[in-house]
Amino acid sequence: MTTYREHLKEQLQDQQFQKAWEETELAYQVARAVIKLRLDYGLTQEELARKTGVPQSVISRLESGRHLPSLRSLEKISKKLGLQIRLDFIPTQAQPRLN
Amino acid sequence: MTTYREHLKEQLQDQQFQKAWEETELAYQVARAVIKLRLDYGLTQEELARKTGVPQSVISRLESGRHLPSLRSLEKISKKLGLQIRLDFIPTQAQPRLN
DNA sequence: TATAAATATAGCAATTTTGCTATAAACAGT
DNA sequence: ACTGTTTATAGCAAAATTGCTATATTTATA
Repeated sequence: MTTYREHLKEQLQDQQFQKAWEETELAYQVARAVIKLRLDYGLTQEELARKTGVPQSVISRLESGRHLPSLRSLEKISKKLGLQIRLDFIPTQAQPRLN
Repeated sequence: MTTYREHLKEQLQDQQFQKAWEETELAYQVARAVIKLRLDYGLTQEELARKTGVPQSVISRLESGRHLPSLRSLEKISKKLGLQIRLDFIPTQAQPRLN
């Protein structure tokens, strides 16, 4: 394979990777937030499911980052724990510490 | 109508109102955030639409709080403006100032 | 009040997420 | 290895959101 084609391929893969990453990035961010939330409360997925009415399969799917959850689901989960969702837009890059 | 029935009715209305409110509350919260975002940038819906690729009709629907937008839509909007979404769970009531 | 600009709404197909039930796979403790 | 517990996956119908085009309504301004 020519160097050119190799380079092209790499670029393509990078782009594909880039795109794939961007598409899953937010899902993972949310996933981590939910996992942290659940663990902070010392709950299993099943327990969180019972407490919030959101089925375990949905919680797992969400925590696995298999797709972007709806705000409705996140709201259901947080409300029953006495929490609310804070959502805002912040400058890119700045990953402010949560604590 | 008896006092009892009146009371029942009021309660029902309260519950219905409560429920309706809770269902739209988050949508309005998000709506306000997007409106603020857009105005901070001094853009019309049409301009924001062009800049982000999210159609004006969708932006209007969202800003009107007609339903809860997907995180994907919010992401599209924010990314093109060099922003990212911050989402976390905070204790209920605490309405922390954004500035 | 006429006109233009901005925003809201309508209706509908396509896409995405949910909710369900069941089961598989991973993990922990003995 | 065996058992129980926890998490991940599958597949599919129902529900919700998007994206589109067109149009109505509201708002601002001359």
